[in-house]
Amino acid sequence: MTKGADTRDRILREAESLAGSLGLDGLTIGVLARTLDLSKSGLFAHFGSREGLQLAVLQRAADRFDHDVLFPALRAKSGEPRLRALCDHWLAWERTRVAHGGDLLAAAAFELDDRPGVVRDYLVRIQQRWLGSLATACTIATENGHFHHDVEPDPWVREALGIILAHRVARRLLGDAHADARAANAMDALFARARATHKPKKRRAA
Amino acid sequence: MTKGADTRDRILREAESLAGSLGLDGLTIGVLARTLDLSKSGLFAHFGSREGLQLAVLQRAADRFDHDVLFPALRAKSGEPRLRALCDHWLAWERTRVAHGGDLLAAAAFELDDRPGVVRDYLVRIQQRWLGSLATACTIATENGHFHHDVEPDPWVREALGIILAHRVARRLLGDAHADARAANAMDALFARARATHKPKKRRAA
DNA sequence: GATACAAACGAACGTTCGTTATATTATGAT
DNA sequence: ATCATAATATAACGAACGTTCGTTTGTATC
Repeated sequence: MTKGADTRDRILREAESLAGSLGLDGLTIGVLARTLDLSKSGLFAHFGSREGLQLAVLQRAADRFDHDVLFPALRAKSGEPRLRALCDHWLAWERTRVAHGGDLLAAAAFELDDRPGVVRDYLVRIQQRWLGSLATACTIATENGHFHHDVEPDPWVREALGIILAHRVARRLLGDAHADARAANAMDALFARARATHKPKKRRAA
Repeated sequence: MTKGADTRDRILREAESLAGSLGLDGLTIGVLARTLDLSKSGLFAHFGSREGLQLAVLQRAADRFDHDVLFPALRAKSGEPRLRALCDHWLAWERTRVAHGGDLLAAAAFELDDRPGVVRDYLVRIQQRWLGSLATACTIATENGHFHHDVEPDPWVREALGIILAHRVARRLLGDAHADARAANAMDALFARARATHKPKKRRAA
């Protein structure tokens, strides 16, 4: 009972790190088994299919994200403080992932773009839920008066997403040593700008 | 002489689109050959190795990027107009790619993060050259007085990169129909902000 | 100690991968 | 028309892929 769940966890831990750098598609049962000193078939039995494995890995990553990012931040006062906590924890998550292995969720967002299936569907749900949480927090921040009333949540959230994604490219692909500080600064500026009163800007159709 | 180069081009055209949605790693010689009604070995002979194929695909994408984005924009007056042209063409490129197949260069940036080799090295050079061009244009814009003098080129460019990357996720993964307009708005705002005089912001260490 | 079930194994399946010889066909120069 | 060479094809290679099978090992319960 406990033994099986134990190795299943060992597998998923390794799988998450492996998939972080090679992508969910690069994650292979054979390599994973060899890394863990397991037989392919023994490992396979835990998930029933490769798709099952990918799904489990994604699920684990999402759970850990909730645990490390979402839940702790929910303890902050709603409005701007909570939004700030969400973004800070998000950035910290991304930063530590990026340092070794790579953020599986971000990588999968680019990888599964175009590949229909349950795995992609699950990822979409995860990401939409997360971005939705951010948007909600942002809305509250504007209603509270923490943010200027004309701050639009969805574009605001998209900017935050941009900071995270650009950070990954800068850090991992381009090897920018200042990437962490740059991302933190960008996040600061994003918040500062939302608080300040700003002049009306021209805006295109919806 | 011309016949070979011709099919080589046919191959690369298809390969670029295929790699756009499946990634450079998902691009497979067998599938590519079958799609083009060629033999695996016949196709293979054009590139000598899989790595050679990947490199050629990347090179073609980079050439087309220069042709469609960089060169046309260089005809704009230096300073803000040129930077604006660069970003507009960039966004247009990303938008059309994203609509069918997906932008290979952006996808590769996430895919090859962690996989050392000539292909990655080449991609890094491409991206650094491009981002460097943007930074230069931005610097000139501040020197010209088009942009406020305290606009920092590198963070500015990184914001632009964030807009592009976030657009792809929004459009392709999340299926946001307004993604194009949102990205355009974000780009407008980025420029507007650089032009305006703004109050000093707290800033962390470099 | 026998029984029952969970967990992991080794071996093999058919397929696809990238790659290599070897052969055939098309093209262009003489 | 001949002949070299470029371009493509056929056939096969070893390795790795995901998956299935029958079996063995481990671990509890009676």
